[in-house]
Amino acid sequence: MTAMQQAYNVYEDRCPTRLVLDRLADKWALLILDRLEGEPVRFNHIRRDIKGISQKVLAQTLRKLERNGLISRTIFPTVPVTVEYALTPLGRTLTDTVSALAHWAEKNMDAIFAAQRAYDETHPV
Amino acid sequence: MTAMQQAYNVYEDRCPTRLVLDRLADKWALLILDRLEGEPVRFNHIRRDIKGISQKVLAQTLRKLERNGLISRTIFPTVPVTVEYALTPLGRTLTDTVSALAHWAEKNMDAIFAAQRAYDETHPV
DNA sequence: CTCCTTGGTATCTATTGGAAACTATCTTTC
DNA sequence: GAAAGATAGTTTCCAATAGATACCAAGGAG
Repeated sequence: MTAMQQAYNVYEDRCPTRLVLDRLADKWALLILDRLEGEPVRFNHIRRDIKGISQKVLAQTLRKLERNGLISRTIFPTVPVTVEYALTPLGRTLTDTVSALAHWAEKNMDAIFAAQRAYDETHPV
Repeated sequence: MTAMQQAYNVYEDRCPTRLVLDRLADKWALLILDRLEGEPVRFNHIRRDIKGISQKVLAQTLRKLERNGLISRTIFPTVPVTVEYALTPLGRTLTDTVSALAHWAEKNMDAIFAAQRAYDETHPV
């Protein structure tokens, strides 16, 4: 793509890619990004949809994704106030990969659970 | 693909896909999977390559990946003992997606760092 | 005898995650 | 007029996790 792509090494401690992975590779961020495909969604709507996420972690994760430019936050001065979250163009470039991961999990979970059972049988407590 | 694919909802609390994501969506697991593409690698070799990982977390994450059937662990009775980790066929089906994520991070980190700077300027402490 | 290697485990502390309660503002209900 | 309900969070507290460090056993090199 780029004429001169700098050769980053993901494994290096100070590699910027690592800084990006540190911030994005957690399950809540992935689930939220996946959920935001389609129309913008409100805070409590996401909270109700993604079962099991706490308000604190949702707020933290949304803030993190916003800070990294992947989602936008729009406040509507309704009563009560409405806040809509949506994917930015940058965020939209990531969702393909994210849903690929989700679909891989869905497709292979039987194999994974089988592996777990086999492991637990051969590795007693 | 499958004739009858059960309709799982990733956002549901008890969805098996969530259980899979819980186990695999962390940065160390992604880095290790990415590192294992190619030949099998020994414990301390991985540890030296992936800068900043502690022995404890490396051991834990390897055990987790092994339990989930993504990597294999082979012991060679050399002196000192040698332990080789390698991708299983199942693990190999995941590495495409994993490296897609790593490459996305590499490709877009400039945009991400720019977004961070912009956010920090408009959201003072 | 001492140091180095192998692949870990044990211990301790700092950070994070999750559950629940609380805030503030306005509308609707009783 | 008081209470409940919705909005989008913050605060507080406790449990779980992550990270740093030290330690273990077995043997080879010096």
